[in-house]
Amino acid sequence: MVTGRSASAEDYLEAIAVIASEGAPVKVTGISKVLGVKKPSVTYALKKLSEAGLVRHQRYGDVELTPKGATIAEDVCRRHQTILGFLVDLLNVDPKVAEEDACRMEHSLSPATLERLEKFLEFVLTCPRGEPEWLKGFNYYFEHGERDEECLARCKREG
Amino acid sequence: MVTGRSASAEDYLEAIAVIASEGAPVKVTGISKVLGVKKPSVTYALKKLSEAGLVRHQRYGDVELTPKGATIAEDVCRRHQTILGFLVDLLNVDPKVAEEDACRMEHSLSPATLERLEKFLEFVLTCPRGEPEWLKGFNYYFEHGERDEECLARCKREG
DNA sequence: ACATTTTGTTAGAGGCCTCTAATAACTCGG
DNA sequence: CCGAGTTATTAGAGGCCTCTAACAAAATGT
Repeated sequence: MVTGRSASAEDYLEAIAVIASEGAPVKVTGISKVLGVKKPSVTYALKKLSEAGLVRHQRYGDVELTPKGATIAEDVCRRHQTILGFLVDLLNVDPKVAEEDACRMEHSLSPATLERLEKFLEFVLTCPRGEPEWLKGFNYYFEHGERDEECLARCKREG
Repeated sequence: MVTGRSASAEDYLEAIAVIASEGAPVKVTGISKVLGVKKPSVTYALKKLSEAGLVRHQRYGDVELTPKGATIAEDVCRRHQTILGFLVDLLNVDPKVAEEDACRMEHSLSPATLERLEKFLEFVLTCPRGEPEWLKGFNYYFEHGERDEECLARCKREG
C-alpha cells in the first residue's frame, strides 16, 4: 500500500475526505462506520497511509489528509460522482444499486475514460433544450422493449 | 475463493473460456500467458476453482470449465464486451485503454446496471438510421469544447 | 477524582493471491 | 528407449487486508 493506490487505500482516503467535508473531526470510529470495517482494520490502514505520506495521524489523534492524500481523494470522489451520475441520470439505474456499483467501479476508471465520460454526461445533460428526447426514448425502450412513436417517427423522418 | 466470485477467480474463468473458444486445449501455460501471471499462480487458482466446482482439472491435465464455471465465465465475458462496446463505440475511448478498463470494470457491474447498459448501447447503436447525429455531436464537443453547428441549430429549432 | 463508557491500539491469526526456487512429470526427436 | 527440452507442481515466503481478543488511553458524568 506504500504506493497508496490499491482499491482499499482509495476507499479509506475517500471516506476520510467525505467525513472531513461534513465538517466533523475524522476519527477511527467514523471511518470504520463509513466503510463497514472493524476498527483495527482502520488503524492498520492509517498506519500504511501515514507511511505513504497520504495521511497525518498519531496515536489517539484525529486524522487529516496530506495535500498528496487530498489530491488522490478528490480524484476518487470525482470518479465516484461521475460514474454515479452516469448510472442514475442517464441509465436510470436504481440510486441504491448505482451507489454500490459506483463504489466498486470508481477504482477502475482510467483518466482517459474518466475524461470522456465526464464530457459525455455534460454534453447530454446540459443540452440547451434540457433532457434530450432520445433519453426519454431510451427509458421507454427499456420499459417496453421497442422504440416509442416519437422516436420511430423521427428515425423515419431523418433516416 | 470457494465462492468463486473474486475478481481473480473471474479473471481465470474468463481466460479459460477465451482460450477454449479459440479451439485450443486449455493448459496452464496458456492461462499464464493470457493473464500475465506465473505458472504456480495458475496451479494455485485451478486448485481453488476446482474445489469450488467451477473447473475440472487433474495433475498435468488439460483444463475444462464445469457448467457452473462456464455460466460464470459467460457472464464475465458479457460484462466485458458490454463495457468495451460502451467505451469504444460510444465514448470513443482508445481501444487499448478501453480494453484495460474493461478488464478491471467487468468485475464491478451489477446485473441491474449491466442490463440497462446493454439496452442503452442497443438503443443508441441500432437506431434505424445508423449512428445517431448526437453521437457525432458528442465527439465534436469532446474535441472542440463546444457544440457543433448542427447540434446548436437543432437545439434551437427544437428547444 | 474516580468509575464507567467510549474510543483506539496491539497482538496474532487467517484468507487471498502472487512470487521464486526446486522438483517432478510429460513429450518428442533420434 | 532415452535424454533434452518443455510443462506443471510443490514448497515456502511475503504482501495486503481483514478479523477477534485483549488491553490501553481518553472522555464523561456524577
